[in-house]
Amino acid sequence: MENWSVDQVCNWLRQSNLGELVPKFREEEVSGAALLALNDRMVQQLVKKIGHQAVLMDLINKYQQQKSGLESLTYCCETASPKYPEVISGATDRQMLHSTGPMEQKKYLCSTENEGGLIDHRVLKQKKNLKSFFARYKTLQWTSSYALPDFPYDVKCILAEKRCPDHSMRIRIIEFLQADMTKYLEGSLYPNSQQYNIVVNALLQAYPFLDEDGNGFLLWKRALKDRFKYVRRPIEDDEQVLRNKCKFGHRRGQTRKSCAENKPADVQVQVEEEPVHLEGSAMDVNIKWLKQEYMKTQRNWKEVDNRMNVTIEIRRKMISDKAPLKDILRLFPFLRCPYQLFREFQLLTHMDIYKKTVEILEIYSENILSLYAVRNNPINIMLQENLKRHTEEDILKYMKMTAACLLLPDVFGDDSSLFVAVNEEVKVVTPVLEVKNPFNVNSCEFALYIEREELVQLDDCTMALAALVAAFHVFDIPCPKRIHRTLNFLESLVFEVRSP
DNA sequence: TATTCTTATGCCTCACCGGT
DNA sequence: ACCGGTGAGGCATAAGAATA
Repeated sequence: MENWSVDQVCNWLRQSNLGELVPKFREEEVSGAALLALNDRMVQQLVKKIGHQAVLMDLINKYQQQKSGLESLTYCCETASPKYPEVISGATDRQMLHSTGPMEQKKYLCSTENEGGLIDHRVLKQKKNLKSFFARYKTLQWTSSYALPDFPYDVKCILAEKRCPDHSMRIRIIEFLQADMTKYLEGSLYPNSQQYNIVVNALLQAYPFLDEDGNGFLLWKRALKDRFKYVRRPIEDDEQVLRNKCKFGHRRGQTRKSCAENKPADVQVQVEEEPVHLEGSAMDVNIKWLKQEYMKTQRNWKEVDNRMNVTIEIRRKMISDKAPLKDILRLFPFLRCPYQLFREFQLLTHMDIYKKTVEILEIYSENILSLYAVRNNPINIMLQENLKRHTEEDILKYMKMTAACLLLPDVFGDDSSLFVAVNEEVKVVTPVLEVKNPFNVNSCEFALYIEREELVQLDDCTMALAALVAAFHVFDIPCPKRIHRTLNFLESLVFEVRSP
């Protein structure tokens, strides 16, 4: 970012949904270096809308945090760990730990990128060694060195005016403190009472007007605890949360109406864990093994294949019984891997969906792009602009295939929002692709969504298209009418119903 | 703009646990 | 046994988002 030209900054603004700011930034010749040097005052002069100011400051802060995270971790790794406590103290310590997030995430993204870019969030916990070291040190320092986080810009404005925040602003503050404490505690969602006290004290000392009626301490502490509770509530894969739910959540001898309703729910959870579809303990063992293997970073793929083969009947039964997708994925998380999704498709149809998709796009992309129906389509225009910037044949071919893939529904007069969401949020529940920056080789992202949840990230458009077609089959999801012709076309080629 | 739906919060009670 | 602290679930409701 430091070396960006004004044009690059403008592109970045557009990608960040801040396109409105481009003329002003161009006029003021804001380069990447200038962007990073902006302070609050400059931003206020440069950007009219408070919302845009907040977003911009947030993006810049995030970038700087990420950068400092990279630097401090590199530094840390280079210097001997035992020296660490002497090296850091107070704010430096805090900043350092604070910034481990993005770096750690980056490291984890790289190291767990397997089966074609799949990001397995469950392995995150196993990647915490360095973070844990910092966290232990942090916990030791907790009592003496907690400093309030740098609040988002809109919160800062309210606090600077010494105004008592309204409801939504209180929530923003609490939300931010909770996130900060969680980071501080290395992901733990159970601060102790002293830690709550320290944080609330720090808040009220810094902003005494937040304690307007003298009862602020208890209210803020309660709000913070409730926020943690709310965050913990839906968690199902954290040992400590589950242990506490078990310990406190189930009330013996409870007479309340709610309790009576609670008990069958508990039973149901158990049934889900050991579903009725399971026939015998052998299947149970296989499912357990698959779930455990999925948590690992180094997986035994041969054995995964074997065990997925022998459990296919259970999946088919669950799918035909219309079991919720999340239940199926909980038992068979490997269906989140592109390779396993394609394998499943192959087991069902004896067709190599990926290979077929590559062939289809290779054969048809030029034809699709030359059709009158898509000539003035924004995606085609975007493609033409991007083609000018590259000369390498492979990249040009890749871009054309990507564009052809994205334009397919338009070719058939279908509703493209049921097929792909380009640089926007997924809005439909049926399988759909989410694509970001499709023609930017370095920053393009492809993901398959079902029921508005990301199922799997994919390397490129071909893989994404294959995954989309496979998802309809594998999960037996009826094809929406308004995308019927496009999928029919693809399937007819995949199954070679008619010659291309 | 009014209404409906969803999400998140605040406060309550209950159960558990360690200290006295 | 009692007390204080804690976390969980429940429920009413505020706030925000989506829809007609």
